Amino acid sequence: MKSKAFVLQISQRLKMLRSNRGWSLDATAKKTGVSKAMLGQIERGESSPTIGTLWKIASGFETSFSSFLLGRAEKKEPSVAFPHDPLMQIQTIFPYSSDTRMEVFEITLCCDHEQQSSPHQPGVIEHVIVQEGTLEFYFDGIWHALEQGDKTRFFADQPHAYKAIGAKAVFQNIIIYPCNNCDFRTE
Amino acid sequence: MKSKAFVLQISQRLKMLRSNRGWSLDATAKKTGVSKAMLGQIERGESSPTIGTLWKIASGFETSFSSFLLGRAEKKEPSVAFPHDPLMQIQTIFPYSSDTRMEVFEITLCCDHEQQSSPHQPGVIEHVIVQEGTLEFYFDGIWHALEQGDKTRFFADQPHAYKAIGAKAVFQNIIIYPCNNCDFRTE
DNA sequence: CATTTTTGTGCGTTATAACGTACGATATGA
DNA sequence: TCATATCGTACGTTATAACGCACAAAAATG
Repeated sequence: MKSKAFVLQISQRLKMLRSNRGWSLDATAKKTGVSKAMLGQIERGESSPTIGTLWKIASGFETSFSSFLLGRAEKKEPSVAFPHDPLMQIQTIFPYSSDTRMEVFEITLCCDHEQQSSPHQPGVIEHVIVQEGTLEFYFDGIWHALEQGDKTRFFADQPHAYKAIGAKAVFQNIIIYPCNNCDFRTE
Repeated sequence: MKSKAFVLQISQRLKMLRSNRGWSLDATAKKTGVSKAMLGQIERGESSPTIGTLWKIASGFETSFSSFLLGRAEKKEPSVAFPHDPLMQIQTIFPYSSDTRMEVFEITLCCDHEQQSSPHQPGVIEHVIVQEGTLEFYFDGIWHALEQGDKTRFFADQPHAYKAIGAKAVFQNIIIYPCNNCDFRTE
């Protein structure tokens, strides 16, 4: 079951928090109000704590409840697949995560290389920050020139393209996907 | 605000999820694998569920675990107000927008200047990308050293701070605010 | 209406989270 | 060396989370 991986996650998180601060189980018990026996069991993955006790633990460490949920696995991770291209290097800064619905790339274009991009799904918003060189950027039917430090924002559910003007252009690409978690009545 | 308010939060969240989808306790029990008696007690705030069962419930609803932990929707537009400080320059790359729930800053710290930041609302996630110099970055109770090109991601509903190590440090700060409109009925 | 189905809650039992304490291990000091 | 902490784990007890079942009220069906 997945819940097994979950208690393991919390176990590791607690162990790291405690070792980082050099707290003993006794000290942690005093700080959090949770008995040291229970803390030990949670660290060893022998217990699945109540949200109440997990709250006490997070409060005692003066950290957030949600920090215990880092790296949880979720389904339907949209990943943007880019074709292999020696003239275009793409570095993933932050991969897509369902809790942010965002992904960040750093894209390097060379030698007047032009990169076409087909429209994304409706509601997707792209951000471009030019970090080096000069970039030409096509959307809304025309080409826009962007110098270093320039930035722009546009709805990506339309055809758009990037093109380096000089020998090299580097820009950051932040993509925000719409929240489709909204509830629907099943009937 | 203690764990008392927390179980109330989960209670309301579960009630809303279930009513939105028109599921009965029996149907929910089948979907989640949690007995309907337990589901009823959780809805009435009479029980503080285990993280294992909360995980089952979230999975049954095909929603995220953290969606149970986010605070109620506040209509306040998140705007980060920084005091004028000659040792810290903040440039707004992309201001907050409600359609992306994101804002981007470029922050320049000088001369070992330290910038404290109080916890944000639950669910806020910050991203840091070091662009120049060396940055020390405090969260989870310890200082983390980040070199140029390093990046990190953390839940911002906890105390955190930035500090430049050398004469100057520049980093990009991407802040994502949680989507409170989805799955939440504010009435 | 009466009857069947559905929905939520109450009850008794079991599983286990949580506690307090005691014990063996590893240090640290006189 | 013996003593004295300190640390983590093991054990017995208590509190409660979680289950299955039965029941009463409401809805739906005839």
